Amino acid sequence: MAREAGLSKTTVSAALNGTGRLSPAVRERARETARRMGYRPNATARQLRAGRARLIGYVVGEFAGEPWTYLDSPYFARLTSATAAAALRHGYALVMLPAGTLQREWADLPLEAVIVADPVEDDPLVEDFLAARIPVFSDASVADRPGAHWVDVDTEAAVRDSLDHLRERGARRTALVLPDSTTRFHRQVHAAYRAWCARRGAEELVTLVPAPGNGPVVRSVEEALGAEPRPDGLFVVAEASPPLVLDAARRRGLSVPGDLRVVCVSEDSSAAHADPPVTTLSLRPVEVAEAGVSLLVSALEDGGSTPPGVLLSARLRVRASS
Amino acid sequence: MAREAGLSKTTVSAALNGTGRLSPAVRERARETARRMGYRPNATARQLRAGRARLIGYVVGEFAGEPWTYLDSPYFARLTSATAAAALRHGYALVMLPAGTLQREWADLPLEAVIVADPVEDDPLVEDFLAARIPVFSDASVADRPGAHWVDVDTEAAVRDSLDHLRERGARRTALVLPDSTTRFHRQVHAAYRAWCARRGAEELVTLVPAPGNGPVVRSVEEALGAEPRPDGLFVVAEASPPLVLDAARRRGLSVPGDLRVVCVSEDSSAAHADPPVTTLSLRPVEVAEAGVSLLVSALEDGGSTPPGVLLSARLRVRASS
DNA sequence: CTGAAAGCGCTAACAG
DNA sequence: CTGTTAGCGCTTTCAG
Repeated sequence: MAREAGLSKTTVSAALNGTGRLSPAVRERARETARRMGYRPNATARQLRAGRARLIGYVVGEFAGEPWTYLDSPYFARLTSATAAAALRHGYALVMLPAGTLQREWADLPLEAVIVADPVEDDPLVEDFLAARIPVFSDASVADRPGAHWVDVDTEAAVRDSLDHLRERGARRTALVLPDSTTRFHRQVHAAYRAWCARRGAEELVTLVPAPGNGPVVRSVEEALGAEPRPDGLFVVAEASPPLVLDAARRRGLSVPGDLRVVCVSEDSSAAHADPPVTTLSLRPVEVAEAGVSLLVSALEDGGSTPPGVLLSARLRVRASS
Repeated sequence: MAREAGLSKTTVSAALNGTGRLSPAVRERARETARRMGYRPNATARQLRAGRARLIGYVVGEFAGEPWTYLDSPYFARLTSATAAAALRHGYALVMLPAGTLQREWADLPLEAVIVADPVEDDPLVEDFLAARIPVFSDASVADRPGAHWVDVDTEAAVRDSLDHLRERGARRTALVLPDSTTRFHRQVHAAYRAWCARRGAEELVTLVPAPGNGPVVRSVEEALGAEPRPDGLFVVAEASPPLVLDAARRRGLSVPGDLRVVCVSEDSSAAHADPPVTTLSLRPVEVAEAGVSLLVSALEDGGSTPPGVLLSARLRVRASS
């Protein structure tokens, strides 16, 4: 198209990129010709020239192999779209790598970094990326690994606040419903719950949910509420639809918040519209996404002076269920 | 690293790609050196050479400007991850383009095609992509546009089946709760409902939901159920948590399915666990995703003989609420 | 102010 | 069986 416009490649490039010092007339001629011919610069060639592709991988690692969680989780849905939006604002595009993605499936992508949401313990994906010298951004379980950065919420404090809150509202026996997973967050919740119980001299009432999804979680909630003597507080950390948690309590003959105070870890907006509205602990996916992308951009572009990680606070949104 | 191995670039390339006819010894030496040095071929250079990047854009267009819907919608969450997984199986990677993405944000990406989920009427994004000669895969609203392919569900049949089902179960006055949007699907539902009512001589009872999200939908449901005489059938096409729809009926003093038969268009797994379980009409996001990716791959790789579009059936999952 | 030439890292012809 | 060479489409010195 340079030929078509009667100019050289150089001049056209300068005209289209707004660089160099060209006469307005020439610049306009190049632009006009480009428009007329529907010319668009080849993105791959520009990337090669620039030495960077501005592409970031995005993996959800939790329950790797089971696509379930991600599909049904408002947390991951929000995290994903907030990450994509934040990345794009910084000039990076996000490529989706479903859990279970193999090395040969991403090896052909010019990834500058990869975000691994909620890796499992010693996640092989994280190892693979680090071995390929691709910087990894994940949660605090990767702290101290060279090439890895992290963003995390202060789980310890969040659990303590939630349990203290339930206690203030009169709960003396708070049951915990937790996924049976090796995600750092879940392990930390378990540890923090036990520590809190020890400190308060409270009995530990833990029900592990064997699989993700509303069905298993609801069954586990019912199981937890069947303990004798009855729990009068319920802390549901496994993602489930809050109205269904209330239904389970109702089936057990417990009124909320009279007999049972309920807090759910959830981003599900149905919590606010349930009857009664359900108190939630938000893991703040949008803030996590934005902090993660900021960290990533500064590590990739500014270089060395970037902190290795960022710690955010979870947020307890108190509603009528407690 | 060719020098390091004492070989030429060509030989190394052939060794690593398994092409050419090299002695096993040489091949192994190249591989070993690559491993030792942590060498990985530059993906961008390969893409440039190959003339294709195997990257596909993915946009959600509904309620462009309002990120809400996508965040809270199990339909889009499933569609998104199923699309990403299907694409990867075919060797393509999906890059996320949030609704509202500007031309200059995707112009630098070497996209071979773009998937636009649920575009609004005359979606400007679709126009931009077609103008840039990037093939568009979307719903049937783009049919007949050159360069555009589509996958859609048979809305007409789905609405008819749902309304017939409600009628069989005894509903004589079925109210429709529909988002106030210009998505093709929503317009078609509206038209099909009116046609059905005309055919059956039934009164049209339509409530338009002004905004996405559980709150507005639940309010609209309550409004719909407040009509006199009371509806005895409810068809909720706006995405909402099914248990919340039941709550709304309960607040209106209606028992389900005794006084009111309920069908929700939803992918939310909480429907199956609600009390009573809620009949849903599934738009089959996973099947749509897979059909769309198959179509895309065959259009991109096989060339001309690809059909312009694919029509799938929705699926009614009958449960106790009707 | 504009054009020719080099080179980003790779692979596919083609010579040796 | 292996190595040299050209070129993918672009940007950027550097001469003219």
